Amino acid sequence: MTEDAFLADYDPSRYPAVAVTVDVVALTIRDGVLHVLLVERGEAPFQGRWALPGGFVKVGEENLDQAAARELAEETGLSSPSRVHLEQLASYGDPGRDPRMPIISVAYLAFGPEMPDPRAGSDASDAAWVPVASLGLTASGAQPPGATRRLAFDHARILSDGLERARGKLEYTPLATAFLPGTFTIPELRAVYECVWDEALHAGNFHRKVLSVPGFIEGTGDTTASGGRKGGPRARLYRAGDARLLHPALLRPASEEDIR
Amino acid sequence: MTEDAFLADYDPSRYPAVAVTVDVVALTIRDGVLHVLLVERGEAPFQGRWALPGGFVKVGEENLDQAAARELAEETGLSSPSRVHLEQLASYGDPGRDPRMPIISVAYLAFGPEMPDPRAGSDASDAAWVPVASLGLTASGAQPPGATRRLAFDHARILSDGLERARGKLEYTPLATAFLPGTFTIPELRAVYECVWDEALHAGNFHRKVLSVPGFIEGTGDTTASGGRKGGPRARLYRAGDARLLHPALLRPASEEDIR
DNA sequence: AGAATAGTGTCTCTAAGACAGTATAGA
DNA sequence: TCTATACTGTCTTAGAGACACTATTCT
Repeated sequence: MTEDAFLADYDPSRYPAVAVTVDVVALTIRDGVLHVLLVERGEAPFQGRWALPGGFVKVGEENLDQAAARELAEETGLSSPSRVHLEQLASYGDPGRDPRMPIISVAYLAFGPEMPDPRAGSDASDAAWVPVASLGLTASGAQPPGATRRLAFDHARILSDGLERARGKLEYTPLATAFLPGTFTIPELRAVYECVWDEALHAGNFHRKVLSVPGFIEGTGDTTASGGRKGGPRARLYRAGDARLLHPALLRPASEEDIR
Repeated sequence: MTEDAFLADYDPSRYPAVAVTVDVVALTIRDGVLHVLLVERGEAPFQGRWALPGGFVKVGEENLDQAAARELAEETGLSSPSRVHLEQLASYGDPGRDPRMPIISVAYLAFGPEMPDPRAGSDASDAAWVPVASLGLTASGAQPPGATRRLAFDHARILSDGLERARGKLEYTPLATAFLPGTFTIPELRAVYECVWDEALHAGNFHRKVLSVPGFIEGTGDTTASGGRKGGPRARLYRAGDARLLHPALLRPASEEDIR
């Protein structure tokens, strides 16, 4: 049988089919605090609980990246080709993760500069940027039962994986700049690292270090119009450089527990 | 509407469905050369071309990890709970990647010690460990038209992504030991790094470095029964330690092209 | 004036890499 | 005996972190 004949004869219904969704872990920084975009579910299952924005992939029409970009744009109201970084995170397919039917979810991770408040989509009664710390996530991706906003499905686990990926990405890629506008100061860049890593960094050493990494940032020649809120000189302005990887990397101090 | 009522009323056919497969990039080292497990396709499409082992997920019965372990076991004939490392790689869902119908493929990456020759599965006319270098993959995941074994679907891209992931994993995790039997020598461990990274390493410095990383390897007190093939003293034997991450990491020398 | 901050200088310590050297095995 | 190899010693250099210090801005 030729391949053409085979295709003409083909019956897709012979194969098991599943619904596939994309879910987006969209992170941004507001007022120096890491936030994630969540939607409040207006329908069962998990009605009234909060979930990652997402939806069904338009099979045959779009690829996974496009589906994720579409979902993110629908929730944030942002036009897609903005300065947002979007990358695939992982896929989740445990039986029973959705009580309705088997669903495979391809999760994406997005970083963006401070964005406007989202508008609620069709299937969400509300949508908001929520401080990640307010969700009380544990390292294993669990969420205590008493949390004010409890996440639906296995989204606490997905968010936890996304946060861990984000922390790692800041070490060896210049993606911290994706959280900032087109020009920024080194103290602003340091604030990104501090709130994603949740660790205080030494200002002087950080300053010297980011300048020493080739292609990380490049100066614009300008400075901020005024000093900081509590005083201090005007800071020089920088934009993102052309490096795709940081070398040497900015490693966060590893604790003994992380290693074993 | 209560959640129970909703579920009773639910009609899954309202949602778009896709077939979901798992494909496994299984790597091992034979005679000092990195090999990947491939199957020759016995059916259209891509009949006679080589592909990564994989198959449809048994929806509702197994999760993605279990599906990948099952497919790998079916192809290699190995019982699952062996010393093989298996982790999710990424998902691929471009429209048209399978000419029959839309298919989302969740790719997995496996490392294992030298394994027996595979047996052909039901839908494969042949299966074999193939030297990765013989496929002529380019960095972008393309394959030259004149290659002796041309890969089906987008499997050249998936394999390329898997190789890049493997190279990175050796830097900051102790997974190089997954390519070796339960006890091994430091020169054997070095050979793993050299053939995955495709770079010669300095024997003396490598030796000192792996011993200095806490929890990477631990001595057994024994040595090999005889020296090397071309002479030299007996090497001490080690087993994998309890570290999950290497700190400090074993970084491969970064070239300027990788960074920009 | 006082406090906070941007940015630089300097010192110490760790770790990577280059290289040399010794001991032990096979041919 | 000759060669290859396991393993160790030593030197140099890069880079991370601690600390100090100056200059600039806000209150």
